[in-house]
Amino acid sequence: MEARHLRYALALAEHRHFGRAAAAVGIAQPPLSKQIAALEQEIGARLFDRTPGGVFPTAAGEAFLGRARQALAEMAGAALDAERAARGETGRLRLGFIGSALLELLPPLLGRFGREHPDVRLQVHEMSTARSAAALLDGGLDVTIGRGAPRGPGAEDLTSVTVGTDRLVAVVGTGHPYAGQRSVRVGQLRDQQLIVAPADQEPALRTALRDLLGPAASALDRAVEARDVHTILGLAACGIGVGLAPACLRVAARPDTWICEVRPRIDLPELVMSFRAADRSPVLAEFLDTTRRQCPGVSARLDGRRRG
Amino acid sequence: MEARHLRYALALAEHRHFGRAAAAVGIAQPPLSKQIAALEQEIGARLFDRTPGGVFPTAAGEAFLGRARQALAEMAGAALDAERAARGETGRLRLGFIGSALLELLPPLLGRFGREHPDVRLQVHEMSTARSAAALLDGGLDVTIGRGAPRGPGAEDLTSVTVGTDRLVAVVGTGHPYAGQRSVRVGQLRDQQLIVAPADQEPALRTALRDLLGPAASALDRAVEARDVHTILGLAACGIGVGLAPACLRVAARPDTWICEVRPRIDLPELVMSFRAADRSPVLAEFLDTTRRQCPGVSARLDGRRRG
DNA sequence: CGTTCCCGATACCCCACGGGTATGGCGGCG
DNA sequence: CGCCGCCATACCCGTGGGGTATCGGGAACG
Repeated sequence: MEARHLRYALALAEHRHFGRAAAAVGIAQPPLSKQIAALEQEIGARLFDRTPGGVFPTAAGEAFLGRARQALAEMAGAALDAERAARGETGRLRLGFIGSALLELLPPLLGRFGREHPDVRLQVHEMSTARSAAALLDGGLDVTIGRGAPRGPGAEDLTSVTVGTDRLVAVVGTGHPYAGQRSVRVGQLRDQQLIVAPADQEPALRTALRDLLGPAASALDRAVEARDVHTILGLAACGIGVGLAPACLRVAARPDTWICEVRPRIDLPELVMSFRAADRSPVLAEFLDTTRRQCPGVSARLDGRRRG
Repeated sequence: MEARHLRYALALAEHRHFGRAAAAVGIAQPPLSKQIAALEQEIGARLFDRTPGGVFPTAAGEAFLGRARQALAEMAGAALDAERAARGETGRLRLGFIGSALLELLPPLLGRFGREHPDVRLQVHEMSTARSAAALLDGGLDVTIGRGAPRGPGAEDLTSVTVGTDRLVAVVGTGHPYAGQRSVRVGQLRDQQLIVAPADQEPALRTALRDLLGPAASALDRAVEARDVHTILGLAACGIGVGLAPACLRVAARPDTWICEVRPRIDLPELVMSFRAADRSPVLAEFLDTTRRQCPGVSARLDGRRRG
């Protein structure tokens, strides 16, 4: 049985007339008679009563036609769904990101993507750069936002683009001696209790800090580790010490904290978006496209990618 | 798009290999490649990724395959439903019957039919012979059981067969003078208050009574009319008068009533099953078949009917 | 680094079948 | 009784689905 038989039977049921039904499906009447006869032969039951008053479905015909309509609708739907999936209008995008991306980058980006792709299921997971890179490689995520491009085994299968840069700032509680200062010098950090992201979770950040803090780097060895910027802010507010974080945490500033620039200026590892280089998912392509339009300057580095 | 494309795509998704999928659907590998390519062309999207490691569905392919499975299942279901409907295994049977048929005829007949055709929706309506005949003619019923074959306009389009015969009995309350008598003579009914079915609802019954009661027929003109045997029984129990009903009402006898044979014996119009002669519904055919097997003696009169 | 193997795509051929035209059979209606 | 409308049958044709042979390319060996 072929879809053609269903289309013909439905047309016949609708027009109750072989000639008009044939015209409706764009063939002549004799072929329609043959096809209907073949269908009835295959089913093993008469589907239509040919009476002088017209052609009417039998009980078997009624039963058949109902499901035939469903079947054709499913076929049309299958094609439609495939098209939409191919255009990236439907599907799933699993995004892993570090918490600080929620401060400036993600709100406009995810908002725009969600508006432009309402039928894509967005699955977002806040996690460290290290964990998101691992999840990306084992297929658990489709795209990640972390600090610094992923390193280590498998990293060559990933493509990464910079989606943001940030300088380092220091955050202290309002009771801290540095509170009220516009800036603090790197050297002043040497004897402070530092609060930073965990070394194993944000390796690029830690490496950069160690390189850039100079003589103050030794303070990192006795630093308190906090998994996200809000915890760093909270601990700093407690007066425990000096938090080191990207400047974008200003948007999450609390009244019981004070934020100082660090002199000389220290540029942190870039905020990086990564995905599997071999991933031809249209949803991913759409997401990258939205990213390109949302983040000026990313365009050039993404344009080399072939669109699926 | 044809069903063939769906079958091929599903086979390819299952085997992840053009050669084996082609073998599975019984064709050679090159035609399968062509058909898949044509399908992808029509959809406008690549459905499968041909990698050295095997053939895998793309996101669009996954979306397509899910619905394709549904579509093929619907098609198979359509054929199956049609077959079952053609065999009379599914469908609907609307039966109109007079209340007295529930006493002896219908319990075993409907029980058997229900067991043998569990997926047929039985819609039963107790109604008078006159109303059921009208409903049969205007298509509101498929088969009726009444007393006496339908008469009047349209009756020639109906086929009727006798499915039971009954004699007349008289029913009285236990306080009535006749209570305790084995039988009552027709002549004794002349001066009694009779309780009978309405003349307009059971015309054959009334005509027969008028013909057969002889000199007692005049009592019919002042008879109390009751729509069903239970009402006749109840009114008789009240001592209002003498109920006249088919002998089968014995199975519904109440302790406060007494039933007398009528002498000489009066045979009532036969219990008749009717249906539209042009009705080729398989469910009806099955019902008639069950009736034939359930009611010995009906066979001969039904055997002339061509089965749908 | 060449050889071999495997797999999908391409090229080309054929015939089965879907669809066309012409016509027959038949019931309804004027 | 003859005409007409409608579906079935008969017969022909062209397309396209499916066949075989072969190519191209990537992976896995020695």
